[in-house]
Amino acid sequence: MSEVPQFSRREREVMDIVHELGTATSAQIRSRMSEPPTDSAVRSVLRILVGKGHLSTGQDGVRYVYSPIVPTSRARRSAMRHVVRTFFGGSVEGAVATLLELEDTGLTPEERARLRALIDRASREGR
Amino acid sequence: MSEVPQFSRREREVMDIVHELGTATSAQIRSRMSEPPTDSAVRSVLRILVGKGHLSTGQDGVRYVYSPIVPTSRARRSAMRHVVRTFFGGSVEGAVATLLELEDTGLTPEERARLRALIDRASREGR
DNA sequence: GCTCTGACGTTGATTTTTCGACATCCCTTG
DNA sequence: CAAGGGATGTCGAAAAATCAACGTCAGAGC
Repeated sequence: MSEVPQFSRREREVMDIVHELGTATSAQIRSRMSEPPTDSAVRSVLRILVGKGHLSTGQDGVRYVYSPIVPTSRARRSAMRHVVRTFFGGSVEGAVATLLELEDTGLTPEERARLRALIDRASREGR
Repeated sequence: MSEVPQFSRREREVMDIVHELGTATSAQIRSRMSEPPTDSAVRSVLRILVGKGHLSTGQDGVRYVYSPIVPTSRARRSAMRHVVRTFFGGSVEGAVATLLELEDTGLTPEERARLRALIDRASREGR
């Protein structure tokens, strides 16, 4: 059914950038790529991704803007699941622990409170 | 300085599998690849990864076993950071929230307790 | 010794990816 | 209208990745 998309190196790089920005122009994407190729090369990849159904195009004035077809909310979960399985042996606790130990978590007291609530809710709902 | 490795599609797939297993033989890796190519094709990729310094080889009896050069503990953090930036706008809270809302978090009461402690400590040290 | 089998490397062909020169289109401005 | 500039698509070449046929080597069992 849902074939896991098999992105090439550049395709993945572009997809990540688009997910990060939500919506992006060719120039924005290019400026964030590592060792940026020509502008036309970037748009070649973009057209391929549109063709494969991974990106959609919209108009923003004169320019095209590209956005992900799979909503970020879904891509998030999928990315997280993959990381948890690959690097944490499926342990959600391990993943959360690593997150909290990243240098610049920048957690505010409010966020901390919300996280506690989330943990409580997760336990109440039997997860 | 730390050059982000630019893995090709198959290279990434293999690296992920090796990280997941910790240590793996060519056959193990092949059996987990999507649309597995020939055995010799798999070992071609492996040799490339060894050459690039991403995998190391060891002997396990007759066979070779491959393991990651970058320790998983480090690769974890790096992968997490990437996901947080790409899909959560850098928000650790958002990432934790998604983790806790995955269907099968399988969190035990003990794990929840430890997570609470972690949150407290993170906020204390992160000010 | 001889063969069989499994593990591995070499090599070169095929396919995919990556890329940019160039043409086209559209808008703006003179 | 004509010229200029930016944004995009076409096309084919160059580079990289992917792959497997084949050859070598070592051990097991006969």
